[in-house]
Amino acid sequence: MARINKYKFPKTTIERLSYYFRALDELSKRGIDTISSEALGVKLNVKSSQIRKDLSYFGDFGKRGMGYDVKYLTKELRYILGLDREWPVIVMGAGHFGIAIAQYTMFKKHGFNIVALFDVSEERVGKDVDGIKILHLNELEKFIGENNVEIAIIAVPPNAAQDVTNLLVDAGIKAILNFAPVSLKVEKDVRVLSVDLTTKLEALAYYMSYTRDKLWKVFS
Amino acid sequence: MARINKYKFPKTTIERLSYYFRALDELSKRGIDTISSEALGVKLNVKSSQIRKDLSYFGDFGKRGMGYDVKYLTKELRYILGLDREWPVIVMGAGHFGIAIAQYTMFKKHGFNIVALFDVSEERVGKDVDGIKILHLNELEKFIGENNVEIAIIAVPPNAAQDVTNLLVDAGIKAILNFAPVSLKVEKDVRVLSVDLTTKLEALAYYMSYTRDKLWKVFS
DNA sequence: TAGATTGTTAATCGATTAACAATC
DNA sequence: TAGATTGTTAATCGATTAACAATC
Repeated sequence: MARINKYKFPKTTIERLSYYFRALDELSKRGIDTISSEALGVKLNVKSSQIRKDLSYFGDFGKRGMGYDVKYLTKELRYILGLDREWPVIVMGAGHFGIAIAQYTMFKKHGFNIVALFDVSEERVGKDVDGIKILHLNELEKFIGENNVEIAIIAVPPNAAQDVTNLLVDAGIKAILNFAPVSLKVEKDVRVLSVDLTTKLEALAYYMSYTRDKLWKVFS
Repeated sequence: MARINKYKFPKTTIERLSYYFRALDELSKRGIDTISSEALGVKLNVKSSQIRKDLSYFGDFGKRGMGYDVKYLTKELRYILGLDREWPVIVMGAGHFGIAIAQYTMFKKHGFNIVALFDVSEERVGKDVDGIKILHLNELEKFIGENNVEIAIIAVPPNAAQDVTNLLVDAGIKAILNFAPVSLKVEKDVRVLSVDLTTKLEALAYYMSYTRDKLWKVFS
């Protein structure tokens, strides 16, 4: 059983659990019912001790000598990750990126339902994307209240991102996935994860420059 | 001057340099010509010693007692990050996501030019997105060779990602930004950075579950 | 029982931060 | 010169990995 009240763990653990969950879910569908940390590690390119340690923060899920029951561990991970329910999610900004996110099928598959997009452009407001309405920003607070939305995705231009964030926080949003290339300031109990696409490309460009000029040792 | 042949540094340093660069570039445009690591740190929410350490891997850019010359440091960082040139980039997959990426204006602004999209769907091939052509996958090798493309972005469905990766590697691509939620295997000298959007949302869902049930200590 | 594999401890590795001598 | 701020060293903190006793 998932254990209560265990102590701190690395920030990277949760994202790995998400990987484990996906792999196990797939194994489960393929009819495989037991797997060792060693075998799972080979499949995912992760050390077996890493897997065992990550799991150990949440409970004892395996059987010594036997490995892990795939169905059981999948169920426990689903619970731990909060995927045993559906999450309504809103997208701020109905530009190309916001629309692509609204249409991203993987999200729905994992229980994240995009329930509305928000924008301020006359042109966009009122339209819909695969049945998801584009609403005006001034309907935000009402919508969040009525639909119990706790998670928002920000896909607006950088200069609007902080303002939109403030509106979200005031309206009661608890978690934000931010795609705008700015570092957002929020109250203590709101969680923000930022994904900066340009920075990722720049890291690759750095690597290419390195290859080009043989100047620096790099990346581990 | 940017220093030659310094030793290993944390994997996180390059992404931070990218942040510093962006902030400095902006300061430079605002006409500010000197800044201390302390002031920059406050602005970016980073410790001043972190900034000085990150920079120290590449050279001595500051003046004791004075801080850093904004224009000069910007120029050096641009060089270090390989942003003193333009990079042709291709996008694999012309679905919603691939198209959104092709239209993402931030990329061009930082010197990354999307020069083509690739797909296999009859329906998509031949069309264009803001003047960027959608080509058939069988033109990949020829295109890469003729246009000296070294960076590719993967925006295809998960089950196609590894195959596409293999084609890219065979065609001579050196760096890949991967949006498919799978862990890609590549030859040693090809650099892959993966961004898994679902995993990010799942990390947020975990946090919300924690809030909901008060079960676990979390996130530092 | 013998073999396999867990969960956990301890060792290692890596990254951040504080502190300060060097120096503009 | 006196004050400010760098670049760097050393201390701290955090994450990964190896090793192994516990046990199925």
